[in-house]
Amino acid sequence: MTQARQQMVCMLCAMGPICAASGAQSVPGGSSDVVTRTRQLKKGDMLCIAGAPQSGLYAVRSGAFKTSAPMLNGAQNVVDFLIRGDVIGLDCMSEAAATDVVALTRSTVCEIPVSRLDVLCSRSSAAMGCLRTLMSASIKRNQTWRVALASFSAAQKVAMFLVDMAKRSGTGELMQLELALPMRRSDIARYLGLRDETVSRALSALQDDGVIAVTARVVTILNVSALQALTEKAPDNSPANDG
Amino acid sequence: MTQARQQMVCMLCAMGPICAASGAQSVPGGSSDVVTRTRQLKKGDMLCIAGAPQSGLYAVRSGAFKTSAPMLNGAQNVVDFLIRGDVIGLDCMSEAAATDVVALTRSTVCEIPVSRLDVLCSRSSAAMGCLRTLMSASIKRNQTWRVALASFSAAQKVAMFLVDMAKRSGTGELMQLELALPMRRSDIARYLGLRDETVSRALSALQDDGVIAVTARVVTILNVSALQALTEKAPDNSPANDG
DNA sequence: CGCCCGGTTGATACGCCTCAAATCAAGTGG
DNA sequence: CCACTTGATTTGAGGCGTATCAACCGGGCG
Repeated sequence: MTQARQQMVCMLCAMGPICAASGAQSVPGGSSDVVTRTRQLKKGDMLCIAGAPQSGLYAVRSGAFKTSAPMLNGAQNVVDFLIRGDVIGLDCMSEAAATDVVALTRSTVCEIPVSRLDVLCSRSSAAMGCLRTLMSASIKRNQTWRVALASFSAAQKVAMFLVDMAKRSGTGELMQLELALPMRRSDIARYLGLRDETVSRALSALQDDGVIAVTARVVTILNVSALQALTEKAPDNSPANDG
Repeated sequence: MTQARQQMVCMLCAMGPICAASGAQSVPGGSSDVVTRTRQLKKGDMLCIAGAPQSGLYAVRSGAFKTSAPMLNGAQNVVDFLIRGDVIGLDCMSEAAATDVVALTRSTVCEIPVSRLDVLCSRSSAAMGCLRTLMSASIKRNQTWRVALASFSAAQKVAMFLVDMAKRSGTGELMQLELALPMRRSDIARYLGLRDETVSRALSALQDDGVIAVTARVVTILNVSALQALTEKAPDNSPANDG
């Protein structure tokens, strides 16, 4: 990997500012003091196992992961998808891993022990602020999804999923029009609290309406505003209350 | 408020360790360097308004709050309930408030500016770790609820809500058997992504089964294990997958 | 080729929402 | 203390949306 390529990857990473604060240099295979090493994973490899001791974060340099929570009856619920630039493990800092983390494709991650992070944050208020912003944003994102999953219809959930993935795949705004989804339909279904068939039907309906085009796991967004409109429409019309 | 009472309140607060690290003394009306002041709110008062500048956290000393997200069409979705000991604002540190925050009862809060927190965290690694643990726990809690709201049945959601409130009202384990819910049925419904009638029916069903006793807004848990069993049962029987 | 896996499509059942009305709780004024 | 109002909660009857069960399709692979 060239130095230029390396820098570009790190600029897109949520940990970028932290690595930069840590005397970051573009060293192939490890970009700063906070990153102890990088790991390569192939499709299906587990990065974390729920319940196992966990003492660090992972920044996704390439590839994609899904996190799933083993429920008490053995069923697996998909908790989140992590793609390039995302940070894994914010939900279990200084604790045992809360979820299983599985690579959906060949992937590479930067390993960041909490101990290194501690040292850096105590020295650099910028790094501390960055980490806090990262966690704060994660809380907000989780809340947004919680509300959506609780009250949206199946079609709205699927639309929101596509918009979310498209935004995150790009640089924040919805510019990515051709989405290569790394996960199966059943993963999307479990993430959204739906059945495989319902996800499939919702995608087909969006395709019939000319909003998207579906080819296996590649979804092309044809009508951005229509897709976003779906995510902004409320299923009910009840007024606000403040008792 | 006596000094002893004051200390007890702070011991139950999630911010307790942080305030303690900040040369905490039991000063009525403000317990440490990080708390600039306390605020009194009566039922219906707004503590925060979504979109308004927000530069701090609030620790709930007494009373209860609900946070609600104004959706783009004007509808209000209840995002969370905050009770004694909870911290408000973790989702919008150094940002505009993400949600409206309304007092459900007469309440008091400790105001903690981010600037004070910054100073403290840069001096005390214990405080930094405490804040991080707090945010990490919040992320995990949000994830748990997200999964539950996406895949649980109405009865399971209501059961989980009761168990969650009971645990949080007590000291962590489920010991609180008589719950005085500060919110209306419609708030619970919006929080769980259900209709008022469905919540009402679920509560009635639980009462008919002898699991709880309902008297207006007071719920008495008669059969703890039965209630918890509901929250652990999965609505489907699909096997785990790791592709 | 035959098999399995992921994905799509169709018919039916069930759960929750919807609309409507009854019941209950808490004020308010006579 | 009672008639009345207002808001919150409960209960009932019926429709819609999603789950369920089943069949079918296409691609990768032994």
